[in-house]
Amino acid sequence: MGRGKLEIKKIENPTNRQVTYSKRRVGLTKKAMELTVLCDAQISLIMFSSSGKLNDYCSPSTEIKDVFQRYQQVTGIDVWDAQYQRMQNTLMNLREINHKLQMEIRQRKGENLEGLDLKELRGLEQKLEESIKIVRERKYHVIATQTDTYKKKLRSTREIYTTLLNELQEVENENQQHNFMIQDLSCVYNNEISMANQSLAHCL
Amino acid sequence: MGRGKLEIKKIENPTNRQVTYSKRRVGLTKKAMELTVLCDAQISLIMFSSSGKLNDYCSPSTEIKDVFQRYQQVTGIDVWDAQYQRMQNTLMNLREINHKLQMEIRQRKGENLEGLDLKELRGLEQKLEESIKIVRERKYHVIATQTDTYKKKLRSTREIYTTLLNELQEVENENQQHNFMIQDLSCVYNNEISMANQSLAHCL
DNA sequence: AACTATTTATAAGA
DNA sequence: TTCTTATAAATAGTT
Repeated sequence: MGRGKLEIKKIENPTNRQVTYSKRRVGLTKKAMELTVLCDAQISLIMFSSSGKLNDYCSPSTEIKDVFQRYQQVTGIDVWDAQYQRMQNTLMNLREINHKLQMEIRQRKGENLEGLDLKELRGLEQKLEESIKIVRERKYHVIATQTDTYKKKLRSTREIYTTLLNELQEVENENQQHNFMIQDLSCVYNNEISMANQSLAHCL
Repeated sequence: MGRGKLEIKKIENPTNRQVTYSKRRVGLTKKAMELTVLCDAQISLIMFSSSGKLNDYCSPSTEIKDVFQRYQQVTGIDVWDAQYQRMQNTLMNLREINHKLQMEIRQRKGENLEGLDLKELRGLEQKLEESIKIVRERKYHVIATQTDTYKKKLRSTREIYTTLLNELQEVENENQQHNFMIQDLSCVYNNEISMANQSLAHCL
C-alpha cells in the first residue's frame, strides 16, 4: 500500500528503515488493539527495532507477564526455566511425602482402618504397643529422675541445715543472743521439707 | 476496510467475532512478519482468542522466551519473580507442614521424647491408648465378621450336604450302585468342616 | 473458504 | 517526526 509497491525484504537505507518502522509499528499496534477490542482477545506484542528500541502493547487489564504465564501454561513446560522445573519437581515430591506422612499418622491415630486386613491390623496394634511402651518407660524415667532430684535437694538441704546448726551452736556458745536465729532457720528448713514432700506426693 | 465501516467495539455475535478474529489474526501476524523483515526488528506476538486458543508469532532465529528475556532486561520487570516467589512460598509451607508431621509421627513412635515433661508424656500416652483402643476394636470387628462368614459358609455347606444326601438316598432306593457316591460326598463334607474349624481356631 | 466493495494502511514526497 | 495523498493491502459483509 502506498504510492508504490514495496517488496518485503530488509530496507537497506537506514533512514527509510527507521521511518517505515515507526509508521508500521503504529499500524501494527493499532491493529492489535482493534483485535483486542473487537474480539475480546488477550494480546501481547513486543517489538525491538533494529537499533534496540523497545515498544510494546498489551491488552487492557493484563500485563505482559500475565500473558507470558498464560503462554507457558498453554505451551507446556518446555520453555520453563530449568530451575523452575526443579522447583516443580521438589514441590511434587514434597506433596507426595506429605501425603504418605498424613496417611501414616491417620493410621497411627486409628483413622482410616477400613482398608486393612487382620494381619495388618495386628501389625499396627503391635507397633502402637511398642510406642506406648517406650513412652511409658520414658515417663517412669522422668518420674525417677524427678524423685531423685527431690531426694538430692532434700539431702542437700538437710546437710546445709546441719552445718549451719553446728556453726550457729558454736557461735551460740560465745553469744547467747543468737538463739532466735536458730529458731528462724528451723522454720525455713521445715518449710522446705514440707514443699519437697508435697511435690513427691504429687508425682508418685 | 470492507463493505461497511466496522465500529471498534466488541462484536457481540460470537460467530462473527470468531470469523473476524481469524481474519484479523492472520493480518496482524502478516504485518508483524513484514515489519520484522523490512526493518530488521525482533518481534514477539502472543494472542489468546476469547475462547482461550493460543496463537503466536516470533521473529526468526529467536524464541518467545528470548524476547521475554530481552524485554525483562530492558524494562527491569522480572517476569519470573511473581511466579517464582509464589512457588517458593508454597515450598516453604510444605516443608514446614512436613516437618510438623514428621515430629508428630516420631513422637507417636516414641522417638524424640527428650523434650517432653511429665504432663506432655501423660498426654501422649493417653493419645496412644486411644489409638490402640480404636485399632483393637477394628480388629475385633474384622474377626467377628470373618467368624460370621465362616459360620455362614459352614451352614450353607451343611445344607447342601443334607440336600444332596437326601437326593442321593432317593436315587439309592432305585439304584444300589450309588452307595460309593454317598461315601465320597461324606468325605468332602468332613474335609470342609475340618478346614472351617481350623480357620476359626486360627482366628480366635 | 471465496468474492468484492470499501475502508484502512502506508510509501513516497514535502 | 508529521502531513499529504496516491495507491496497495486488508477486510466486512455477502455468497
